[in-house]
Amino acid sequence: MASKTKSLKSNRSALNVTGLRATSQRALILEIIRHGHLDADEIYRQARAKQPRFSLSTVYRTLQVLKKLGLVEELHFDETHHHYEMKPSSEHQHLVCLGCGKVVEFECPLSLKMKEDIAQEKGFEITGAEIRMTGYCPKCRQKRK
Amino acid sequence: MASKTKSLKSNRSALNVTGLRATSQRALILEIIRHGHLDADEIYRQARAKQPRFSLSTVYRTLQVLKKLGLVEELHFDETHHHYEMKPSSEHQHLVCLGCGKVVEFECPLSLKMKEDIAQEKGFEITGAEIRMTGYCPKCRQKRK
DNA sequence: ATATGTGCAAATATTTTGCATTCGA
DNA sequence: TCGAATGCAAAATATTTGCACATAT
Repeated sequence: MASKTKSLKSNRSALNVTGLRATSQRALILEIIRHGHLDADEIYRQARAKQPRFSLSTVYRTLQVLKKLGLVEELHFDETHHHYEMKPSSEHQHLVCLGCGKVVEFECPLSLKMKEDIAQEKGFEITGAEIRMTGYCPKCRQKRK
Repeated sequence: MASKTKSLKSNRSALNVTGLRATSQRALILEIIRHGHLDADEIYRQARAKQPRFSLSTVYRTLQVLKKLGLVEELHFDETHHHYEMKPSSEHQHLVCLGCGKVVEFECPLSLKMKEDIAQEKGFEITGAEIRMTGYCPKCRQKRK
């Protein structure tokens, strides 16, 4: 719990740096998304477990704000809603199992070269690249046989 | 219009091959998505222009079916809804301009190697790779200066 | 003190489903 | 004919917004 307190504090100072008001709600959301690729509803449930009056609007509004600041990244899996994660210090991509839904992260050294190639070819300034692969994990491959 | 008729017919035979019933609605949807990355609502509006009683449920149901058959691909841009396109014969990826929303397609020769690398590394059977880059097109880069 | 942020409820947007009817094979 | 597909309306799911109140600076 000492560590919990500490990370809440560091979340608050992260917020201060951005010029945003460091509310308990924002600190809590930062704390929650530290732990994986969550969707809005999951974040909402975890937040309510700590602060019962936490509202879903706040979840969405906060995610928007944090996304704009670049602290949080919005992911688009094969579903009708979004997932969010902390902007990773080391860039990584996602591999989704179509059998069990598990999401695996992977490094993609090729993506840098890819971005350069495309920037060159199309005259764009590239700000981001999201790669989403789909397939079947070792377990589900077995089951499908 | 001769060509229109012809492509409707070819859509129907594409459907016949799959074992699905070749309804006018399905042929029309195939015809419509020939022309770009459209979302469900846009497809719906274009369909209704031709057949006023076309229903939105049919759009969604048909897209699901065609997706399952592999005739249509579902894309995930930075929005709360999906886009669809004909499964391209030559694989391509998407580059979205954050300024004007324009979507540019590009070839990605590296993606094959990427898939192989990841399959190897994670033990997955890879069925697809969707790459979405974001940035600013030449015009919007100017405006931002 | 005051502008920013939150909670709540209601609105909007997107997608899915049940069921009676229609239509293609 | 008859099972598959459609239209319509209603439900389910996801996200946004207006406004009164609370809170960080």
